[in-house]
Amino acid sequence: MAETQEQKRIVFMGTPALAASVLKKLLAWPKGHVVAVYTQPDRPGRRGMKFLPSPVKQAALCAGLPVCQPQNFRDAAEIERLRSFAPDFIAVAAYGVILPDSVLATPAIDILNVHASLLPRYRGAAPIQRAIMENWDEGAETGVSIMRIVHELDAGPVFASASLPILDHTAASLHEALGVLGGDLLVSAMDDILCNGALPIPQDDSSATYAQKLVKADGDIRWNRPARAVHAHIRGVTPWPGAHGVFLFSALAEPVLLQFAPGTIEGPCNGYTAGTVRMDKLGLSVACDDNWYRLTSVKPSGKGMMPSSAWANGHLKGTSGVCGRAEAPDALR
RNA sequence: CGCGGGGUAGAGCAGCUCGGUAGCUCGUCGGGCUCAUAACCCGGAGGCCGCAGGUUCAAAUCCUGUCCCCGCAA
Repeated sequence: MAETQEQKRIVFMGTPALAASVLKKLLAWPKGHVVAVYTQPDRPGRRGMKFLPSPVKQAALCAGLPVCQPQNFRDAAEIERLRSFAPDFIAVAAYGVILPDSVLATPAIDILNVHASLLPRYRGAAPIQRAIMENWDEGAETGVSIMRIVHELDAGPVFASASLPILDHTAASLHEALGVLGGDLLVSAMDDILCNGALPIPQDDSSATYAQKLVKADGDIRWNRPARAVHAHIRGVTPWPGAHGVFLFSALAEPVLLQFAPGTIEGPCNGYTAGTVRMDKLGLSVACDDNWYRLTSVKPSGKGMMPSSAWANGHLKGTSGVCGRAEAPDALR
């Protein structure tokens, strides 16, 4: 290692996989070194419940960095500890903990956030998912922005942003892609600040939109919309909370709740009302407003994902053609 | 010891309450029909019923223990 005294001191804060990708880019940045990593506390719970350390914690431990996991920053001692790291930069990516003004004032140079949207659109908790769900036109894009953290949520001025076509991404795959892109963008933004004294551009608050956190009911799929919209909705809630539908098969007495993975759009479903379910050699298809939507794989509760033809073979026993209806599950809740 | 669901031919399921011949749909293999087929007809192969112990004349089924998978929190 060359002159460490010329390297800027960085405190990193983040939690999920996207943040871990950003952290890895940061570790490779020659002009700075990460002196501490903050991440959310490990989830409590025993055997059945998840309690794995966050992806960021795993990456940090792997790199031999000190890890802090405070519940919040309300305690003055917690602020003191942060100050003791004497950060030049604080870099934040999907940390999930509210940062009070005292934290924002801590770094010598700046406090930056990697946000997974093209700000000012999709401020808030679920920018990736909402961007996929709501933008189902051809050529839709989303992206990632580097901004200064200010008191108001996700409203700080923007240093840089980069866009990415949404294509056929699910929330999971786009999350991964944006993590890599966001890491590169963060590093180049920090270069710009150090070398060129780059200044951020204020957001246009009037065109801001907010991405509400997803809840279970966001996974309820309604079929009376164009197949492209249905497909986008399903991809946006995959893998969590997962796309769900209630199926009423004429061969079965009880309604069935199935989760399903993104499928494929087939030909027009002229004459069939939205929600009609059809069975053929390849499995199940549901009529949307315009086209048939093929469910390639489904997941009954208590089981894993399986081809929809497999599930149908076990439960519908060789029926074919129109065999039932699909509805949104909210009626059951 | 947080709660619940599940492990039965290659895949998906039934059978378990009330022990007594291993069943269904699909796939696969062979044969037939057909101009042809993912269609239809006939036939075959393929199972330590998760693992270990117990009860019994007899266990997929009842009892005990154990391993693995899936939900429940976000």
